[in-house]
Amino acid sequence: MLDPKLFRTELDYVTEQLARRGFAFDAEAYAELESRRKDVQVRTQDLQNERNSRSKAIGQAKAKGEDIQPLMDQVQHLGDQLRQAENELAEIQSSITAMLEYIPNILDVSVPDGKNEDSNVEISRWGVLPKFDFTPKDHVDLGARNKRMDFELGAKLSGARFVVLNGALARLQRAIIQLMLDTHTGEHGYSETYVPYLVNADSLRGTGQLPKFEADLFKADGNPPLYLIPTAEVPVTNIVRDVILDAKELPLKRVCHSPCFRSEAGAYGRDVRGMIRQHQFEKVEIVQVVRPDDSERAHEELTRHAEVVLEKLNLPYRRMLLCAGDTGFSSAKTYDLEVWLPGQGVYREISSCSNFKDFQARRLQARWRNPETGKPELVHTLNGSGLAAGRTLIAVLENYQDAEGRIRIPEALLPYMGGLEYIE
RNA sequence: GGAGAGGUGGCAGAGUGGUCGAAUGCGCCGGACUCGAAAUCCGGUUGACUCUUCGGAGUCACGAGGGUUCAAAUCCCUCCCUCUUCGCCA
Repeated sequence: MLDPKLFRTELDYVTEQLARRGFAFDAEAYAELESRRKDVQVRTQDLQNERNSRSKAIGQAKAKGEDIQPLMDQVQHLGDQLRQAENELAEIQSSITAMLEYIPNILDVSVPDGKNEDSNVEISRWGVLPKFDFTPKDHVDLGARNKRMDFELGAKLSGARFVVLNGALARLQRAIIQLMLDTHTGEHGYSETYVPYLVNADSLRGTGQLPKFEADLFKADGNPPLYLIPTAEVPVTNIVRDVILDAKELPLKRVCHSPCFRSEAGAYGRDVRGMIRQHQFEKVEIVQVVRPDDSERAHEELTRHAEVVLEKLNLPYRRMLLCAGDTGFSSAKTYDLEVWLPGQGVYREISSCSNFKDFQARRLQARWRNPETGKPELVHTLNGSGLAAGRTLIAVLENYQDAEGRIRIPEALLPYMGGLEYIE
C-alpha cells in the first residue's frame, strides 16, 4: 500500500509514476473521495466530542444527585446523528482503503520503461553454455527414463500440473534444497525458519497477494478460510506484521524451504509441457527486513546470494532488471535470474529478487524504532528465491546430461547424494 | 471433538456502567545522591488518526466484529485465539 499522504500532497506525481506501469489511476475520483472524507471525519469527530462531554456532564450531575432528565433530553437526537455520521465515514474510509489496496507500488527510478518482458534489461551474464555433440534433450524426456518424473501419475493423483518424482530424482531435488539451505545459513547469515503452509487472509493482505490476486491462490474453506501459500514469502514476511522491531534486530534475515501452491489462473495454455509451471513446487526463499536506508544495498546483496547457488551448481545464468510493465504489483524493483536450459535453448526464470521498500511494511504495519527520532517508522522488506528448487532440478537435468541420457551429479551436490555420481 | 478457565499497556496484574488510555509492581529512559557503581529518592515511559490562527484542540483503540445505553474494558450476541483436562492422533 502506498502512503495516503502521498495522494494528498503529490497527487500528480503519483498518477504519473503509476502510469509507468500502465496503471490508470483515477486521480479525480480519489480527490473527490478524499475531500468527502475530510468533511465527514471532522463532523463525526465533532459529534463524538459533544457526546463525550455531555455524557461526562450527566455522570457528574448524577454523582451530585441532581436531576439529569433535562440533560438527557438535550442529547436525545445526538445518537442518531452520530451513528449516521459514523456509518458514512466508515463507508468512505473503506472505499479509500479498497482503492489503495488495488494500487501497485511506485517504481524505483532505476527501473526502465517498458510494457512487457521484451523491455527487460540484461544486467550481467555468468557461466559458459555447455556444448553437446548430440542434440540435448529437455527435462521431460530425460525424466521419463524409468518413470522417475511421472506426469501421468501426478495427473491420476491430483490433476494437470502435478508431478511425481521417484528415486534418484526425488533425492536430487532434496539435495538441491539442502545445498541452498546450507549455503544461505552457513555463508550468507540467514536463519532457517519453518512456517505454516496454510495462512489466513490477513497475512496475504500484508504481503500484497490479497485482495487483488485471490484467483491465483488455492483456498481452503473453513472458519476462518485459509489459503495455501503461493510462496514462503507470505508467512516469513508476516513474522513482522504488527511488530515494532528494535533497531538492533535489523537486518532480519530468514531462509525458508517450503512447497508453493499456485492455481496459475492466468496461465492457461502456458508451459503445459513439463515441470516448469506446476500447481505445487518446492522453493527456498530468502527474506530480509531492513532499515529503509539499507534496502538498496540489501537488494544487491540478496540477489548475489541467489546467484551464488547457481554458480555453485555451475549453471549458466543471466541477471535481468525487470522493466516497469513486468515488475510485480508490490515491488519497487525486481531482478530476475534466468538459468540456461539447453533442452529448450532458452534462459528461464529461476529466481525473482525484489525490493518492496515500505509497500508491504505499510500493509503489515511492520515498523522499527528509529533511535534518531525515537519514533516507530516503517521498515523495508525484500525477498528472493534462492532458488526455485523444481526449476533448479530441471536445469541440472538439462545441463548435466550426456549422450546416453544419463545425468552427472554436480560436484556441489555430491555430499548430499549418498555416493551416487550418476543418475543412470 | 467434549468439558472448564481466560484474552487489559514491553512484561506481570488490578479494574464488573460515568471523573478509566486505564491502579500497582517490574522493566526501560532522564535526573538527584556517589570518586564510580549498587541501593534509595524524584520525574518520564502505548499506538494510530483528524483539524490547526502551529500555541494547541480533538477523535479512535482494553482479542475481532456487532448490539444495548446519554455513557461500555465493564452488560448482551457472534466469531477467533490461548491455557487446563478427557478422547483421538503423526
